[in-house]
Amino acid sequence: MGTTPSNTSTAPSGTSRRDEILRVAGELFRRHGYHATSMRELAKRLNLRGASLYAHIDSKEELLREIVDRAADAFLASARGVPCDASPVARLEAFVRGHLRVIEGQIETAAVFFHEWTHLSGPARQHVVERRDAYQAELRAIVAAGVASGDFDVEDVDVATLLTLSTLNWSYQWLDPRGRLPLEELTAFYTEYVLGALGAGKGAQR
Amino acid sequence: MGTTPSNTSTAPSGTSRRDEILRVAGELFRRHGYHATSMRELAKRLNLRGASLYAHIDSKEELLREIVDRAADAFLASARGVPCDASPVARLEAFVRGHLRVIEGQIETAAVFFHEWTHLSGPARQHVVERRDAYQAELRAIVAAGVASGDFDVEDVDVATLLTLSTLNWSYQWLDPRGRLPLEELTAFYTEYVLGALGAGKGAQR
DNA sequence: CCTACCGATCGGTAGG
DNA sequence: CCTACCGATCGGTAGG
Repeated sequence: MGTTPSNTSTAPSGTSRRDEILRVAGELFRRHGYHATSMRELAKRLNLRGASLYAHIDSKEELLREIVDRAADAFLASARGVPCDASPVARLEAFVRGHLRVIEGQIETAAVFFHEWTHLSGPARQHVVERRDAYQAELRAIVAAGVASGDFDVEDVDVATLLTLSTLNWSYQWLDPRGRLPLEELTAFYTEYVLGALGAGKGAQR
Repeated sequence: MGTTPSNTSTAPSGTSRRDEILRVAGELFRRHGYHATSMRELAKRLNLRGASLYAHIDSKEELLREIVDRAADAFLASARGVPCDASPVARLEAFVRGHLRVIEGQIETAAVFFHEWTHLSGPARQHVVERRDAYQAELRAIVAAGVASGDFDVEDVDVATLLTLSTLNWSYQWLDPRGRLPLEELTAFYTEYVLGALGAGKGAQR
C-alpha cells in the first residue's frame, strides 16, 4: 500500500532468501502439486527469473526434499516431546495435540509432506519412510502402554495404531488454521473420539 | 508364457480398449501421479504409440475425469445401498464395509480419486466436490440417527462425521487388497473402532 | 540476480 | 492404429 514498491512477497526479517523460496514452494506444491508447479512460476512469485533460483538451490527436487524433511522433523519432534512418564491417556492427548499443532502451524509443509513425498526418489524417499515408521512407533508405544495398564481395550494394537494415525493424518485435508475451532477445542474433540475408539472408559463409566 | 506373443497387457475378454486404457491409466496415475505420467508412457504399457491413444480418448484430463467419476459412483452407490431402516449400529457397519469393499475392489481408481482429483478443473472438479459432500451427508445421517436413538453419544455430529470419514479415507494409503486381512475381519476391526469413537456402548455395557 | 540459450519432453494434430 | 510433426514448456546451464 502507499509508496511501497509492488513487491508481492515481503520477506519477514531474519528470514533468508532460501527460506522464503522454500515457503513459497510449499504453498505452490500444496496447491498445484509438485509436478504441476514450474520453477518459472515459483520464480515469478518471488519476483525473479527462473534461472535465478539456482543461485540458492541446486534442483527442484531439493526443494521437495527439504520441505518434506522439515515436516518430518516437526512431527517426530512433537511425538518425542510427549512425556513418557505420564498416563497413557495424557500421553495420547499430548500426541494428538502435537500432531494437530504441527499441521495448524505449518499446513503447507505438512500437506506437501503427506501428499507429495512419493515423488522423492532414492535415499531421500527411504529417509521419509523411516521417519514415518518412527512416528508410528511412538504412537504404538502409547497404545501398547494403555493396553498394558488397562486404560485402553483394543483387539489388535497394530491395527488400532494404524486407524488412529489414519484419523489424524487425514486432517491435513480439511484442517483450516484460520478456521473457527481453536487448537485446544479441536484437540479435545479428537482426543475424546480416539480415546473412545481405543476403548478407554469401557471399564470405568462416568 | 509359451508361444504367446510378448503382449504385456492382455485384455480381459468383454473389456473394451477404452476400459483397458482407463485401467492402465489408473495404475500409472496412482503410482506416479497424474502430472508425472506421460501419455507416451501410458501408450507404451498398452503396446502402442502415444498418438494412437487419441483414437479412443479426447484428452489426458478426460482419463482423470472418468477414473475419478467411476470411483465417486462406486462410493456413492455403496453408501446409498445401506438400508435406512436398519439400526444405526448396523447402518454404520454396512457403511464401513461398503467403503472398504470399494477400496479393496478398485484400489487404483480409489487412490486416484482421493489423491489426484484436485487436478481436475472447472465443472468436473465441482462435480467431484458435490459427490464428496453427498457421501459425507450419507454418513452424517447415520451418525445423527444414532445420536437421536441414543445408540451413539458424541458432542458434535459434524465433527464426529468428519473424524469417522478421516479414519476411513486414509485407508487407501495402506490397504492392500492382497494383504492378510480379509474384508470381513477388517470391517469388524474398523466397525468396533469407529463405534467406540462414536460412544456406542457407553450406556449399555457388554 | 540477469539475459540468452540448451536439449528433452510434453499433450496433441494431420493425414493416412 | 501408424508415421511425422507441431508449438509450448520443462528443468537447468553458461557466462556475466
